[in-house]
Amino acid sequence: MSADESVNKVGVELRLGPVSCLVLGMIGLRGPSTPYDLKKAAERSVSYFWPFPHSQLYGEPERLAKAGLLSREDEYGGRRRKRYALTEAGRKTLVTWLQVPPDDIFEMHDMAVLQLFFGEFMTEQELSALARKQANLYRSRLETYASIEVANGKRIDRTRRMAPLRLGIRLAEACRDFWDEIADDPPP
Amino acid sequence: MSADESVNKVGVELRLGPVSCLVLGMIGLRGPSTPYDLKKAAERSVSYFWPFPHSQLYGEPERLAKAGLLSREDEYGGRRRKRYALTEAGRKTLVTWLQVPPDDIFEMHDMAVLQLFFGEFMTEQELSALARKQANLYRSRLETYASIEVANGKRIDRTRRMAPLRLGIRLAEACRDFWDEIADDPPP
DNA sequence: GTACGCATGTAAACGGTTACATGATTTG
DNA sequence: CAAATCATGTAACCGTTTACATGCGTAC
Repeated sequence: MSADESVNKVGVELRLGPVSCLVLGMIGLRGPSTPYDLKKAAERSVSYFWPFPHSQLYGEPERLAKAGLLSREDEYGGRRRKRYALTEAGRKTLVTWLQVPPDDIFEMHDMAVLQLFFGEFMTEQELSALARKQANLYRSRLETYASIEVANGKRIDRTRRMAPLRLGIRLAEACRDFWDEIADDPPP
Repeated sequence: MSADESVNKVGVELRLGPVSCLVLGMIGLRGPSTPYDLKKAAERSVSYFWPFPHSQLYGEPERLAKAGLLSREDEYGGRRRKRYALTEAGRKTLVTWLQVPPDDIFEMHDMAVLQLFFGEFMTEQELSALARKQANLYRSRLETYASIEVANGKRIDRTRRMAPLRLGIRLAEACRDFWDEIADDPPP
């Protein structure tokens, strides 16, 4: 198996992991943002194929600021939030990162599939129950996707930011169908 | 977001995570096994939707043995390996775990998709390169899947252990097609 | 018999998750 | 103005990954 290409280094000793890229990218798209802005934005978009807990979105910007990739502006009074913006170095780092395509593809890490793999220890009823539940979870996920699509309007459907959603839909449909088939006709 | 249902507790203070289940399940399927057996078995099957590093397969059996879910038999001379077998408690724990279907569905955690999401910072060439590379990675993954299928013979295709592979194939095909489309016709 | 690779194992370091904690704003 | 909820943040914990380390089998 190959080394993890999802992690790049920049300058002297700075790890750039998924969270770093999310933060740089989000600020790039949205302009100057507070951690809470990032949290909200991520929840509305990226989180449907990759949910990041909010705690990461508070720590990471500070790290990137110390490395000179973000600038920070503090608000006085009220919530006293910190607003981060891309520096020139930050933008450079972002586009450079985007120039290196990853060497690997996704891994499912799916508990339900693991259970199915060990399905020989399950009764037919248990297997069907598992399959129906999964299929329904995918159905509600698909509803969520649909509402995101309409919220963004069909017109801008073909944008790059929306492409991951279209992939998510196809995969969720495939999973829904798969589990439906298992539920209808459990393998021996 | 709901609590992580992939982790169950049994008895007093024993975490049952994905690795525990893999170990219990694999030993259930194969009979008494050494950690190396588990490693090899996992590589040939489960690893294509969930790769576990071998170091986990050495530590975990010992934990489970201490908890009484596995029995251990040491080999003298030669490699002096440790062979673990399911105890009655272990088998019970396994089937009990399998009776609780997970509450959540898979998350992609896919770097390439994250890059696509931030594709506004990429040139059309970079985007196409990313897409072609991903599509090819999925193609070779599909070849691997195909060889697994023939290795197991078409006859036992419809078994439960093989079902995850069929899902993997569908998903990989969906991803391959998706990236092919992006490569052929990059969104603006 | 020696060199190479396979098999086996351990543990430090890293990153992510969980849980807690608290001040700010809104609502009734 | 009290209560509830939103917004913000911190840090310990826990599992995974990475890296190292070394003994055994085998091929030449």
